[in-house]
Amino acid sequence: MKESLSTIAERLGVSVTTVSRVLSGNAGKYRISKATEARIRAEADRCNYAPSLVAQSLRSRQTKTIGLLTPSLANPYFAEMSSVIISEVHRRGFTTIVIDTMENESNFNEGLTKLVARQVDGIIAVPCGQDHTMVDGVNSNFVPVVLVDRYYENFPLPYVTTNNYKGGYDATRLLIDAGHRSIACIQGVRTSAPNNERVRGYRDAMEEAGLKEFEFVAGNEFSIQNGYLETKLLLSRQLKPTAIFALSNNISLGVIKAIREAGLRIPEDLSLLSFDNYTYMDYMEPPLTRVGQPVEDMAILAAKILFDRIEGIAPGASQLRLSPTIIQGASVSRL
Amino acid sequence: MKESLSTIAERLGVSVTTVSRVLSGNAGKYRISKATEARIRAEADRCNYAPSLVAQSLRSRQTKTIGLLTPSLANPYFAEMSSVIISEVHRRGFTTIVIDTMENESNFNEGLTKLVARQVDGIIAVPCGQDHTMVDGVNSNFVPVVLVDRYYENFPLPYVTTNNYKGGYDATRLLIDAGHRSIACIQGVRTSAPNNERVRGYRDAMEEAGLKEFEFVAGNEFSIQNGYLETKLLLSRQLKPTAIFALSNNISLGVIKAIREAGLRIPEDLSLLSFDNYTYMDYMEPPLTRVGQPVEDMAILAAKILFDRIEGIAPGASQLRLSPTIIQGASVSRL
DNA sequence: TAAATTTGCACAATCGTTTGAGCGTTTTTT
DNA sequence: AAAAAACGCTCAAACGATTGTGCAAATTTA
Repeated sequence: MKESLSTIAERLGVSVTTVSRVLSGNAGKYRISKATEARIRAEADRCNYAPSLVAQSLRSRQTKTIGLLTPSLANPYFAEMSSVIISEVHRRGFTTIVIDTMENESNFNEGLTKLVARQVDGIIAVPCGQDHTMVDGVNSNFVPVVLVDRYYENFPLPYVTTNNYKGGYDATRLLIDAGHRSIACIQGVRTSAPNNERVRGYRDAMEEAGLKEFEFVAGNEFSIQNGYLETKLLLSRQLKPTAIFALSNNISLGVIKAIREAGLRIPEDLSLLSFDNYTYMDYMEPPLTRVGQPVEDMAILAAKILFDRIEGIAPGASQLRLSPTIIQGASVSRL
Repeated sequence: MKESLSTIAERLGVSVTTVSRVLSGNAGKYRISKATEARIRAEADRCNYAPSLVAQSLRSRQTKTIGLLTPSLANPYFAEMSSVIISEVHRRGFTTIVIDTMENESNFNEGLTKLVARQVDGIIAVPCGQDHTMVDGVNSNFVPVVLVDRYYENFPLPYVTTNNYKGGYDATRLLIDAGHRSIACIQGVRTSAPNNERVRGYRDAMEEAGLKEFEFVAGNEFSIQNGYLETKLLLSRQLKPTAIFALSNNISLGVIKAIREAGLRIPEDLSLLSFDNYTYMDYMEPPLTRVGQPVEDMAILAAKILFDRIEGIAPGASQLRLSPTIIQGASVSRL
């Protein structure tokens, strides 16, 4: 059923070595005669031979595989990122093993272990949690790791991320410039560096505008539910904000749901500015004004850095922040 | 750096065999003494040994890996499906290699070849194109394949799909019951069985209601662009439809774009009914009325059928159609 | 014609694991 | 005390590919 070098060698009455040398294109280098080469090639074609990547991997200690650890393929942000990474990996003749960590630190570490056991040649990861001992161990002892989106602050692991501070700052400025003063911010996971950078951008913009007293940050998850619940609380406060800055796509959906339930309209009664870009946001009611991350560029760069490391090329800078872009919708009103 | 059975064996002065038997839990079966077992376990723990899955795969002819061929992770429908499949595969202690075929038949076939070369234990695939010789060859000669979403008509490859005929029929009935007569249908890829079943459902419902003269089917791709262009054409015809039945999520986005450009409103001027369900559709303007496919169930079932085959359990029925569900939005008006 | 060179290929080890068979040594049985 | 059984472990082959070395036979050189 399955052909191997030895089945071909036997049928042709030559050695496995010779077959291997011909089929791996080293016939010339080892002085295999044209005649023998032709016979071997013909037979390999006929029986549709394909080398076993498993055996090659064992021998060469290279699996031609990279691992991708992502928090959730169900989130369009990560799905798009994964899609680009997979195609970049494919372009280089490698394949991708995808592990969905479900935003869970122990799943993440388990996934890392699994990838190491499979001897992948490199790993691209969106980390979960703040403990970097495991990833760092893998990166320095076994296989190169490059982080995307999230990273560990003040820690020398290569990463590619959005300039989240700028995103947070610019977004908040946009709201302030539109006349808003009471701007609430609903955040995601507090152990996430991007989240904290966004918050820092928000705070700096507020303080710069002398709006420190209006600062308000709540929430703890990048989920629809978190956005929903925090908005519910927000709307029951004495001092209602005139604008909400939601730090992710999912959070925004929750915010919208709560606002609608309260019978309020966006942006007439309350303005909303979201992080993350997604086609569907143009079709929403109203189309969302948002801070888009350069997902594609980030994915491409992460792949490039990883493959440079795999090939032993010392990368230049390897902690990169790419600028976000503000995309105008109609969810922010001028006061 | 990397530990192996032999490094441990050498340090302990025992044979590789013994170490292997202890660590694979066969110490008892092969009468290894408690003392030796303890020594080996301790040393393995100490040096953090993990067996090489590559070597195990070579020896056991099992890679504990399944391949997933999907047309596009950027499409939320397939992203969600992939997410569920990956987690089902993970649950069984396997990992998933994901290949994005970009809706391209030759990418699909190339992907198949690659998965076979990697000796995956099984494949879950959303096929592209109508030529099944390659997939069939793989399925009957190398590794079990299960199709999801799309399939080949009258061909004995196992698949799990939506009852697309019912989806098309029910959706069209819903429009007819709401008083629509001129209902246009914008389809996707014409070589796709699900597409054709949806169209058949549409046609049957139209004919049953005596609306054969209003039947109109156009389009050829599951893309935003196709939805957009076909709607542009549709709106320039003499007899404008009062409702559009779009056969996928992406097509619907294009339809909406074109309708908005024409300055028309949904559903006041034109009703829209979409195939596929997605959280974002609830937040759109207006929320879409749609035919939701049981994505999660399909994914779970496909995984189950595949693993049954891998374990040699003869599956019962293996060509399954699951019922779709209509989800009420506000994009269909009563005439 | 003998020596040197080139040609054409095969041997055997290796990657890390698994597994049937085997072989001394100790313990039990008779 | 001799035979049988149990114990505790090792040998070596195998999975499928790669690769340095080696060895005849054919060809060229001197």
